[in-house]
Amino acid sequence: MAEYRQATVFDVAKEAGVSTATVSNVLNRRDVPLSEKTIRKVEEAAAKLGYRRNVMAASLSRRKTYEVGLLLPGFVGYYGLFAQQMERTAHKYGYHLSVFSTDMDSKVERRLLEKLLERRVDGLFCHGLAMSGDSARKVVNDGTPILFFNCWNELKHLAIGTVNLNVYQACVDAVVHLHEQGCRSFFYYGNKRAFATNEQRIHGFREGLRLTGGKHPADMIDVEDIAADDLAEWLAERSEDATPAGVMCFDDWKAFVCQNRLIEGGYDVPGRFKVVGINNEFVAGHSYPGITSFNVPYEHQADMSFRWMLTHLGEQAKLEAKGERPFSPPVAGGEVKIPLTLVERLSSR
DNA sequence: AGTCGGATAGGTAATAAAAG
DNA sequence: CTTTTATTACCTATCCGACT
Repeated sequence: MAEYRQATVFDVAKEAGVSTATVSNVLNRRDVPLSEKTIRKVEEAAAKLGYRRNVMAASLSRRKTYEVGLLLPGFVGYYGLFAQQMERTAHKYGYHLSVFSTDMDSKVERRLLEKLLERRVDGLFCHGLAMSGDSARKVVNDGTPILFFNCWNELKHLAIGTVNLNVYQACVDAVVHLHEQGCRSFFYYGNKRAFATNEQRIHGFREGLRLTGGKHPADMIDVEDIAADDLAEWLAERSEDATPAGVMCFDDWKAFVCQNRLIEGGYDVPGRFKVVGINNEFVAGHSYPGITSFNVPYEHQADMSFRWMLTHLGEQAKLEAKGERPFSPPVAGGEVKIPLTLVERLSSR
């Protein structure tokens, strides 16, 4: 009884009556000169045997895995959608992507990181909240390049680059937009557990207030400090009936909660309060009133991140040979800011 | 010049051999 | 018998030499 195993280049070579070197050349090195006859023979043999490339052996041979890791805090909302896009982008560039979520637990983070390094990933993409400084330093010292996204702390100096959503500017724009829509008092409904990403929003909120005159009443609340049940009353007490108040929320889910609570409390949205979220998630477009939000260009952010990484890995020549447009990375260690675009809906009109 | 193949590297685990 | 050391299997990509 023959043992069942997948066909190798050796089997294909025997079937086609050529050497393994020729098989390899036909299958993945079309730049070396080969006769049509040989190509046909090898392709027919490979098809007949159901040959499938062994990427482990290939990685061993070329000392490069064409695998990259993506480390996220979790999979909810933006994270999951970004992961989905990164998977597509990785495949587009001929890479395999391993995605892990740390759940903001440093023990989990270290274990998952070790798994990725065991697999000899060529590079790592890390969310600013998903990785500690010690881990980042260790990885970089071991020679695995890291690219951060949505990272606003000093860690980014360890990376080959940082690709950040410009949530700061989005928040500036949010306040300006609310002001243009007639709001004369402003609130930020934040989430301090999100650390730096929350800080960015606060800075943007303050800058927005400054740009709109700096005289309007403004306050901040945090989801940690106030029960949703009390939210509407809290906001009502601190704003006036005469002019609408603007509430800029940490994200669309916070905006969803906020808006529902206001309506539940008998306050008109957008008449009495105008609500803005961030990320333009499903809930923003499908609640009523629709929630004004900021759209995330996932594909752009993923593509920018990948191209930057590939350039660092010395792969840009191969890409340009395949007809990809040239890519010039920003200054080493620099930061790219990806703009978010305002999506106006009924909640702020 | 145009094609093709032999030999080898590459990192680890399983197996074999040798030493204790 | 136990522990250490040496060899081999795994499979592919690539360099360089050989052949027409």
